[in-house]
Amino acid sequence: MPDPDHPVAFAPHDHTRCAGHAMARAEAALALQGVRLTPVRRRTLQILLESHRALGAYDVLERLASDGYGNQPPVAYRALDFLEEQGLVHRIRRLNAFTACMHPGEVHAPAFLICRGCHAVAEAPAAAVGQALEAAAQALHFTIERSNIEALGLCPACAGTTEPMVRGLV
Amino acid sequence: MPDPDHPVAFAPHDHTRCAGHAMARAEAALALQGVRLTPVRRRTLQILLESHRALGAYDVLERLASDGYGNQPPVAYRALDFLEEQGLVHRIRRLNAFTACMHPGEVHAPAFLICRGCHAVAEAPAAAVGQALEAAAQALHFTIERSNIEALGLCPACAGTTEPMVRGLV
DNA sequence: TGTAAAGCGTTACTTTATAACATGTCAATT
DNA sequence: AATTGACATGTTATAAAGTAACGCTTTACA
Repeated sequence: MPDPDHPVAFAPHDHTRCAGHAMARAEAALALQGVRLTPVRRRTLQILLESHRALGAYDVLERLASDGYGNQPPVAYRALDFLEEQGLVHRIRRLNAFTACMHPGEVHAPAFLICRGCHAVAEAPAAAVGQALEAAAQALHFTIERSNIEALGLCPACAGTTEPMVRGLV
Repeated sequence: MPDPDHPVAFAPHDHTRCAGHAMARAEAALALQGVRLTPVRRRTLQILLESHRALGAYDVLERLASDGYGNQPPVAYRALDFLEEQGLVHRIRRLNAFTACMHPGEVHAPAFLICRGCHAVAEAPAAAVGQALEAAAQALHFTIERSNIEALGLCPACAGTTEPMVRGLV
């Protein structure tokens, strides 16, 4: 039973609702922290919420600039870094890119599944992965502070076709 | 019971033996594949084997250049990319850097533990992590081709001191 | 020994990211 | 309402990381 507020990136869903829900949760999370969702930050988050893909800082910057915000790299990096610190955006290291968090405000240990066909990025629930990683670290008496777990491969749609389904997927 | 051929990066060990073993295994693995360990490639691997740290491509390049090899970025990237394809070097995406594989020729699903104190990088056995990740992907019908699992934190030595123990650790 | 493939060195360039500083905005206090 | 101090934004400039493309050299092997 799919939860309309937490759809999987790879599966068709009401994306307007999906993005709206994420934005609402993000606003709530920021208010709770007593930090400000300024226009640049809000717009940055909106841009990332438009699709289940990861965007490079310069892609975001281009969008921001065309909306009348500053057009120098720090403008984008500052907004992205802020949102990442607040847990509203995840950095996909493999892609040097950023993607909106689909579970803002919730405790979660995400693993990212990156489709090399359509470039969709799904945030998979990965509590078990996190626990296994924690166990592996403990065996070496290592204290984990932050971690990134990413997998590259093919989403269900792209695995089934010769040509990847780049178009149409939010 | 510590295995002298597979020491943990964080623990003191006979590093000459550790590196020598890794180089020998690497040579065997390459011979098996019928590919060539040219002087630049060999030297690149040696450089990475000198310490349990990750080096940026430009750090490696500097070393190669001072040894009389070419001093342009592609020289380092080609050697590093080759070694990574052959499974002799791992790329640490969080650091934009490369580290020598400690288990060349063996099937292994490594997780990398990166100490932010001394910058040591340990390759933790993580079969369970890999399995959990595979399970999380299967739940979304995603096919994993490659993955990277990295954790940032403190190694046992650095966790126990105010000042990180940067010096002396191989 | 000719030749095709692989490797190396170089030039030039693109992409990604940050340091540093000036300007502007906001909200809490006098 | 004016002051102030912290936070946020815009800008210049530069650093760091990574790649495309070309020509020469070496190697494997027919």
